[in-house]
Amino acid sequence: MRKKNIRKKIIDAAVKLFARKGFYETTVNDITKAAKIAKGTAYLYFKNKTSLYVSVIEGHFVIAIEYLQKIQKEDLASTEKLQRIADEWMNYMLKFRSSFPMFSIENINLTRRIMKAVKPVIFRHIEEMIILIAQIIEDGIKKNEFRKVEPRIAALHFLNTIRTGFFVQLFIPGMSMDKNVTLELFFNGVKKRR
Amino acid sequence: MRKKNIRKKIIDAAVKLFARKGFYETTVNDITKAAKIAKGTAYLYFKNKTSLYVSVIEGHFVIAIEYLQKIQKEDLASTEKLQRIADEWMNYMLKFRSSFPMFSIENINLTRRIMKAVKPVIFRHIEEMIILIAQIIEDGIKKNEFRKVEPRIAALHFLNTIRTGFFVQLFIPGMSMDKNVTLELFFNGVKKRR
Amino acid sequence: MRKKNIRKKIIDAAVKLFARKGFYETTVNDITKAAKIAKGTAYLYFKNKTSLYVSVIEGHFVIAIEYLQKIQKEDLASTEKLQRIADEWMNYMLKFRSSFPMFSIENINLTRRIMKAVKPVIFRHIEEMIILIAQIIEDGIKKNEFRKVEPRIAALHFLNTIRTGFFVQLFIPGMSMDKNVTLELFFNGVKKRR
Amino acid sequence: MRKKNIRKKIIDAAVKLFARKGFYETTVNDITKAAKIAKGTAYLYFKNKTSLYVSVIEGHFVIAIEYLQKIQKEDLASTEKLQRIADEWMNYMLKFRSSFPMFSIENINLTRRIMKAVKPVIFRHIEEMIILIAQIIEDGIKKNEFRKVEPRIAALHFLNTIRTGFFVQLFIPGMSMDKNVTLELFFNGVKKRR
DNA sequence: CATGAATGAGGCTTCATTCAT
DNA sequence: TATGAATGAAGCCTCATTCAT
Repeated sequence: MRKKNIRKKIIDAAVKLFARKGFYETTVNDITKAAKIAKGTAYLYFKNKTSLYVSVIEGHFVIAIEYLQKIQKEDLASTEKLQRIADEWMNYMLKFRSSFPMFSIENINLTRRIMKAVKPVIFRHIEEMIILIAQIIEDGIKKNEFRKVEPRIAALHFLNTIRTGFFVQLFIPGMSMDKNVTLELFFNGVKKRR
Repeated sequence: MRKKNIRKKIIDAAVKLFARKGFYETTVNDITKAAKIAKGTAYLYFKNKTSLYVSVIEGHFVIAIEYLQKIQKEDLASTEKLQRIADEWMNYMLKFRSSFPMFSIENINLTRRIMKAVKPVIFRHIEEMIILIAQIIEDGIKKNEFRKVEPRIAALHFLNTIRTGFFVQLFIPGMSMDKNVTLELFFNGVKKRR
Repeated sequence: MRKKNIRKKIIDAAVKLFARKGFYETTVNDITKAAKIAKGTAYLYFKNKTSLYVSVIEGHFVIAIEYLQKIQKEDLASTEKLQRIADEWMNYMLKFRSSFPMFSIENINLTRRIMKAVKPVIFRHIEEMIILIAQIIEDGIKKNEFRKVEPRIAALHFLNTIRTGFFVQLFIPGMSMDKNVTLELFFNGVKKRR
Repeated sequence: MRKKNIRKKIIDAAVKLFARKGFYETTVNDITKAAKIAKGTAYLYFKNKTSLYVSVIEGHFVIAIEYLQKIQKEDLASTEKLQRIADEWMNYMLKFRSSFPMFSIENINLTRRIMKAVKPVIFRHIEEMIILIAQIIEDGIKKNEFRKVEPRIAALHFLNTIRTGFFVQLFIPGMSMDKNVTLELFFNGVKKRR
């Protein structure tokens, strides 16, 4: 119990700091201070800074994937499912503001040393996510909701669309951060139907 | 003459290294060694590591925007224009491999300290890009090629779509890296037309 | 306990090195090696090299001023007081040999960057010293020991006289380093009495 | 002629900068820029930064000693001679403000590396100065102007007294910077004559 | 002679990690 | 287990000096 608690305290502090300042500018000191524990204690729960980072990232994915699985089981139209997923994640991103690279993969850019540890974990999860979303899309195709698109590519495209919605507020500030506007583009494309 | 050459050598080395290892894990030493110059020399051309980074990023944007402007002037359908832009940039990204954050904005994640220097420069350029693409889209709307979408949001969505195309090869390796597949999703969406 | 000890070890090493080699040629590395601690440890106790320097200087002033205050309280003729102060400080200077700029103000010469940190501290202490010595002199005037001189100027003159005594051994080596000879000049001047 | 000119330009620039910022914080770049010559040029006239510094210091001493010799020859009372010397040097110091360590010897503190080059030069000159002033004082003793003091110690004391006059303005700002007040202390001491 | 671009040694400082308590 | 003082590797940057033009 105790153990769980401290581990959680560390993760919670790390989430916020990594989100705000990124991996490199967040020091272990920052994290342990925010978690109100001693510096060395972090090393009782995590092998090193990188593995703590991986845990943090992984946490996000776990939550995301759990949500995906939950939605998956519900009895909804595929469009509705994707709509809900987008809603949920957009809100989540806003909560962990400052572009926390959750669905974003930009961590790829992190650097080799870190990536060696992060990549396998992240990749596995992203693939999981892609598969789950691809299933929803495939479902939608079967049910005649969607056109015959390549499900996995559409899934990736969906993930990036959520991202777009997030950046809208950054670069088009006037625009009310309406997720639906972006999502609508995902569903209907820009081309005129003839 | 000399001067121009060395500046270019530094930028060229920096582009590759920053792309491969990111800002933090690329050392000035790495860069100058790759550029085959002395460490101090870099500081004759750039105030510090950050400003070198900004220059590198900016260079990409300048090239990108120049291409945009060139395409803009040509006498082509908007769809065709976007198609060409996507082609060009996808190839460019492949050349500078490993997800160099060109159109990607992920630099936002860099961290505050760096961002203070990078943000103003990047933001200006991203806005320029959005405006130029939004014009193409607006054009397409007028010419009845596109639906009545919000041009700037669609522009951002377009940029992210290119990114998607790029990630396809990372996460869906079997998939022939056919840009058109992803782009087609951008144009036509996933929904069935009724 | 630990903490106090290391701080002292650092200061002690720094005193010797700064005295011998001055601020610029003493490296933090030198100091930590002399103190037999790791380089980084110094930064747990001092914000940076300059603040360590300030602490060292300040330490000397604190000792000097404490001595002044102690003498001040004693029941002695002003001449005797000044005599003792001169004795004490001369010995102290000899102990910290090589012209450590203790009473000397030469630090003024240090340079702007450093001085920004050192000046406020040093100035305050020098002023304190001048005031304390000026009081002794004023006392001496009241008690008819001294002529009616401007006490603060005489105080400064006194401080410089001690310095002179110190330099005697450097430039007039034959001369037995008799503090009294110089001090006698301070008391009686060079002019013949008529 | 040309050569002389450039050498002079360098020295002139160096004097000002060394006086203001000290040896370490004055860069060769600073000096050559102030002298409006190329960086490398300085090395055609001076072996290195240290030897330039020595030349600058030496320049001051040469001027000082020339003045001493000139005064020496004049037909004046010793008191008057010392008075004039003090006047001249005080003005000189004010001109080269910020406590340029001219008569001051504080350079002793400079550091070993530098001192190896500076010491012999400085010492020789300081000794010259002491001898010349000691002669004046000896003269004064013979002519019954001065008491029977040790001339060389009095000479050193005299040099330090000038310094005192200079610091008066730094630490006792209200005090009109009257050199005579301090000098009077040198002549008459502080003790009451009985 | 003069230039100033280039060099690279070396300094200060940060910070992930360890370890004695 | 928990602590946090101590470590020391490694990074950024400056600047005296050199050398090709």
